[in-house]
Amino acid sequence: MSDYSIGELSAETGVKVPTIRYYEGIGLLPAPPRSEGNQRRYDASARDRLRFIAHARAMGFPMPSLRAMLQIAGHKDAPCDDLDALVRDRLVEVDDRISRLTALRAELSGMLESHHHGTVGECRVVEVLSDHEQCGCEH
Amino acid sequence: MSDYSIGELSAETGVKVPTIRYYEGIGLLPAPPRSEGNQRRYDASARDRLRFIAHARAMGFPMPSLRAMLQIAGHKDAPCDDLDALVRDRLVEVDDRISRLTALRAELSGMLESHHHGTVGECRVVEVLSDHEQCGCEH
DNA sequence: ATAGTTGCTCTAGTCACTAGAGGTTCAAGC
DNA sequence: GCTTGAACCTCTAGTGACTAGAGCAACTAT
Repeated sequence: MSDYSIGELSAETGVKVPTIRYYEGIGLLPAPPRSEGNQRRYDASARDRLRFIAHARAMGFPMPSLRAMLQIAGHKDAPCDDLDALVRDRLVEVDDRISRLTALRAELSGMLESHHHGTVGECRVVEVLSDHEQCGCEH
Repeated sequence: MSDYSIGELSAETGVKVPTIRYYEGIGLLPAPPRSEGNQRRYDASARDRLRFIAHARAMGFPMPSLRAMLQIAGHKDAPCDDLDALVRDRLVEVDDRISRLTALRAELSGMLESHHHGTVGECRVVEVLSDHEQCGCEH
């Protein structure tokens, strides 16, 4: 019953077919058994693993952390401090990114407010983009 | 006085030397005049343009918008509504990104809070990553 | 049985750079 | 003027994470 073709697995997980094959190629997914006619047949555990991958990627975990997490997730009886640490790292990154994006947001909306209907020559957008000093934030 | 070698331009703008040449190759920067010995010589306007590019990239503008902005910035007497529109688009993107990252942040910190020192087998991090339904947000 | 979809492998392309090879030119010190 | 070492030149190829296409095989529905 829980036996998927690659297309079904794709539909189930939202990961595109070529991407699934790519993941197999780089060793993120184990090579599944094949049908008589050499087509991939996946089971529920492959589906779960792919969901794990897809979700972690969607959350912005970089590929190396992902590999590490999969490794760790395989050892069901190990303590999960290491997993914890990866999540914590990612959390710090996300916080950082949020604050930088917030500064950027302020910069962009400031640009929009401070110039009303002039010409490009006298446009603050151009100025701000040309001169980093004016934007008052550091990227 | 305002006459730079590629290395000086790089130091001045923070854009790496090969990247400057790359930008020239893809037509983001005009090909500058050369010295007797065929080395690139940049002037202040090239420096400004590169700063514009670097800053816009740092702010996350995609390459196509960048090209459009450079185009527009070239027409000093045109109205800057188009430029405005690009900035506004980017602002919407940034807002969107911030809200998605904020949701992600909540998810990550929820993962950390809800599991204290078990083993990987019973770890919520693994569960949450495996099952998207549990995270209550959509990426 | 046949048509149409889905699957297979393999190669090559994408984007925005980055790295390296192999050679030339410049700037400084003697 | 000469030498040395850094900076420059072009060109090719590599990166990561996919994506697209060619050319062919297998599965599914009628």
